[in-house]
Formats: sequence, structure tokens, C-alpha cells
Amino acid sequence: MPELPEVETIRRHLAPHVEGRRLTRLEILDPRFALPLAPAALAAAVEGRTVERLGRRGKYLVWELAGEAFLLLHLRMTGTLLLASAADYSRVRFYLDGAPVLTFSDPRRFGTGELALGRPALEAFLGARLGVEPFDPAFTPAHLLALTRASRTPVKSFLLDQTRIAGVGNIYADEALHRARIHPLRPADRLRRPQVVALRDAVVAALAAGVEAKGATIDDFRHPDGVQGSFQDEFLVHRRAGEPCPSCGTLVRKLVVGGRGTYVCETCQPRPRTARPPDPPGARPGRPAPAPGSRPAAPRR
DNA sequence: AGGTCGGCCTGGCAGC
DNA sequence: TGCTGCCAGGCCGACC
Repeated sequence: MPELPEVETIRRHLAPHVEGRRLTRLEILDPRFALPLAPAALAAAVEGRTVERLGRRGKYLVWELAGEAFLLLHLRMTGTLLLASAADYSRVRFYLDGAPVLTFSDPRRFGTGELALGRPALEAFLGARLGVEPFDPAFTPAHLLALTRASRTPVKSFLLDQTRIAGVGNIYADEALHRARIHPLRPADRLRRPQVVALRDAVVAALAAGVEAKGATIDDFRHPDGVQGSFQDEFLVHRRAGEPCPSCGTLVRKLVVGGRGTYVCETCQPRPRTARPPDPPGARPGRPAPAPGSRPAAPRR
């Protein structure tokens, strides 16, 4: 599933092929792609325009077209862009002057193309959906601290919320939490300051490692030239249930957090004390002593 | 207002 | 072998 590193990898592959070229035709084979616009309306709005830049914001690939028209492509779960290769599940084809046909392939048909006309419309669209960009200098420990203080949701769900931090998906959330040694069920507002700092660094490091490895190839993700990324070989915990944690050897467990498959080493990432009744009046907050002999919830599986 | 849950969609796989 | 049914999951909209 394309997350920030996979989308960035695609962008880097594709940019030299499309920037400066004219988009002569956008062939929309599946009308769902263009909703709420009709396919013809979306095509008409972009055809004939030159691609000035291929950008990215969060998990969106942003086609910046001449005359301030923007096509926002979201690959969702299974979307892939393939250059000049026979593709199954083709939903859209991009025809560019002097470049091979680019095919948007997407078996589950979740991917979307949205149109923004004018830079204010683009900013409004993205601003309503996306929070801070993880590689932006604005993503500071102080910024993350402020975000965490405002949310009691489990930190895993917190990381997946694109309106807070843009671009982190299920893979990189698991990997970042493991790097930061934080349990995914810990409420965001219960992170201690050093943990927030560690989490910020871990999110950046996990995403950077993903970009470095040219993304992870699981399920359907491919580079535009069909090559596969290698980050899946570097997963520390994600999709490694039953395998030993690379740090300590404890077997990685799979949990469900916020409805998502979540992988964790519960030795490196100790479970938060469960049930947190509100602190009794006058009690010192924090650190209720676990009952002697109590163990973190028994593994079930 | 913030969190939770169902729907979208279909390939792949477990189970019979 | 072949069928059924469930799971995956980013995001949105409905709901509480």
C-alpha cells in the first residue's frame, strides 16, 4: 500500500519522464476514478496542459499543470503507475508528448483523481486533509508534542490520522513505533516528553529508510518501470508476527488497533498499564503500580 | 469536537 | 477441486 516513501519513489521515477511535457490525453477507463466529476470533465480540464512539476504532499501525487490546474492522484491501497508496460487492472492512461504511455493500474479501484483549479483551491484541498509533512522543518518535537497533548487516541491511530501528520500509513506507523520503543496502544497524550522526541525521530527515520530502499513492495506496489522496492526486507516488526524481534528476540505479536493489523514487540515496546481510571482526587498522576505478578495481557492466538 | 464504525472494492486464501 | 466467505486497509461520511 503506497505510503509516503512509495509515493515519493514513484514521483522521483516519473518526474524526469513527465515534467516539461504536454499531457495530450487523459483516458479514464473507470468513471469512479474521476468522481464527483464526470470523466470527460476531468479529462477536459487537464488535457493540453504542460506538466510543470510532479509534486507530492502526504500520499498524494500532485500533477502541477500549466495555468494552475492541479490533478491530485491518490493511489490508495493498490494503485500503481506503470510506464510503457502492459498493465492489468488499467483504470486510467496518461498520454504525454514524447513519453511512453503511463498507466494507472488499480485492482481494488480505490484510487482517485481530483481536480483543483487555482493554487488557493489546491491549498484548501490539501489543508483540509493533511497535517504537517514529516520531512518539513516544521515537524519539530514541540509540534508533535502539541499534537499528542490534544488526543487520547492510541498512538498508532494517532499516527495514521493524515490531518495531524501526512504520509504515515500502516507499515511506517508500526516501524516508527518500534524504533521509538512505544507501544501502539499507548494513548497519545500519555507519551512522555522523551518519548515524543523519540517518536518524531523514529517517524522521520522510518520514512527516510523507506525512501532510501525505494519503498516496500507488498501486494501490488511496483515502480513505474516495474521494479520492486526492497523496504519490506527491512521491516523490523511489520508483517512479522511470530518471528523474533531483531533487537531482543521476543516473538513479534499481531494486534488490532483501530481496526488495523498492528505488529509489536511487547518487550521493546512495553504495554501501557491497561484500564486507566481517572486519577483519584489528590493522587499523584502517572505510574500506577502494576499488581504484583501481573503480566501484560496473555497472548492469544 | 473528537472518536468509532461501516462502506467502498476485489484478489487471495483458509476452510470445508 | 471448487466453492464460500472472510480479510486486507486508506479514507470518507454517518453516527454518537
